[in-house]
Amino acid sequence: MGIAERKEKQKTEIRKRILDASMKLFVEEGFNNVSIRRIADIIEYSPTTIYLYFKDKDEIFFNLHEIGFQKMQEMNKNLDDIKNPLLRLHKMGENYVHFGMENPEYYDLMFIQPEPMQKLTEMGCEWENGDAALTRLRNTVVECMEKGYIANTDPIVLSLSIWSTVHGLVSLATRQRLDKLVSEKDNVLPMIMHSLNWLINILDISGKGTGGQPSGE
Amino acid sequence: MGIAERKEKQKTEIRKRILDASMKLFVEEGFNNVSIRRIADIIEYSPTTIYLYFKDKDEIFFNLHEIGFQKMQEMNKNLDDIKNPLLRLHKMGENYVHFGMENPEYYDLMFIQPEPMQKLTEMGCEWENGDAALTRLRNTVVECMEKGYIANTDPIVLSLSIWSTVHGLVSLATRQRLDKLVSEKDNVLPMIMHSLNWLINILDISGKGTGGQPSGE
DNA sequence: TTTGGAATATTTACAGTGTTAACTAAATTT
DNA sequence: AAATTTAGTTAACACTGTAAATATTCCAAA
Repeated sequence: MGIAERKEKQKTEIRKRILDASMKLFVEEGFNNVSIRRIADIIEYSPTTIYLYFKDKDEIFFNLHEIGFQKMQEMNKNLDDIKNPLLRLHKMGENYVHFGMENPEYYDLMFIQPEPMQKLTEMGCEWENGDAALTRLRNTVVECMEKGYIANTDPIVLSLSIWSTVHGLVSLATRQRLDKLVSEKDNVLPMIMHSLNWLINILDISGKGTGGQPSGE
Repeated sequence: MGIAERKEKQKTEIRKRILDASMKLFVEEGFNNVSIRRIADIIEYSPTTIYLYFKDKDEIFFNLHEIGFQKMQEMNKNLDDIKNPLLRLHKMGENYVHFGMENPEYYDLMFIQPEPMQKLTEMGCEWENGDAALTRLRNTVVECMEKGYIANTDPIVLSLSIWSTVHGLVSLATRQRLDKLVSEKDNVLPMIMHSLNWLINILDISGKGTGGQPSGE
């Protein structure tokens, strides 16, 4: 069966080359300049060959969106050894913002572009990646409540609020909505971080900023 | 000079027809299905005629983005007779969310699509519409602080935080990121409103929800 | 070793896209 | 009436995603 195995390897190898080429184009020339023909140029196949590996263009974007979530989760490994859940929540926010600002293309596919969600509907699937990410956020929020770091409220609502705030910050920034409002371009990221700090501070029941002792104990 | 005037009228009349047709296509068939040729079909001119009235496609989108801001401001007229600035802030948030959810296409052009901002950079202009909107938000925030409804912090940072939260909510919803997470589709808007309520409540220094008496007086 | 069939890849084609250049016809000015 | 500006059209270029038909390569069985 070594031969079927090798074929399988080759197949996934080419799929990977297609995804790499797509991402390269996406990063270097923007969403609208990723074309099947240019992907084909890069991997040195004819354009239609791509359709042997992906049903259509949107399926390529869906796969890139999944890779984005993998990358994000890798980045979040630094959360494991933060015992204080409020500090961990803060770091989660920082990671999220940094990921979005440093990988605007992946971020786009994960949270802005409609294509990956369309594909999901088409396949009749749940959004597992988003679901898992939101669950991790909610778990942290719940832990914060249980340990008395933040006030008790509906964890779902609070998770959505937190997510919305950081998503709002990142997406306004990457879609150039802050450039023309914040005085200097260099000040956008610091500004966002101030906003994130505000969020964590207002959540912090101790009112002492992150790292403060839990109030109920 | 009546003749030059009539000509001017005709010119703006055709511009308006182009914008109307573009918006119609955008609303009914989505951003990617707005094509110069189909706009031309609707207004019953040849495709290239459109270039006599707009430099390129992006300029059309830029104009629609401006119309969106006009519509939003009209909607905000109901704020004028709210004296309590915190209640007004709450209503501003509600207006913003409703506007975005009911006019997702205008919202897209105003706060998500890159095209209008590109045009702005190209023209070397400021983002007057965004600037004005953010200023109105900041003024309300400042008034809330002055009258002791909310805690004193940097009004710029707080304005950005508030805007990010509501923008995050609306854009996650309109880009289908909440559909697959919130149990039923009908529950998305109520969920968003809960989140908005959470925001106003956490801002409210009295801790009594909107409408509570100002604490410092 | 040759043959047959499956897997893989390419060529061709269709129907669409934004935009430019060249051209025509009507309106206005001289 | 002639010249000139304005408004609009046709034709063309260089792209796009993708389906169908065709060609090539590969591997197993005869």
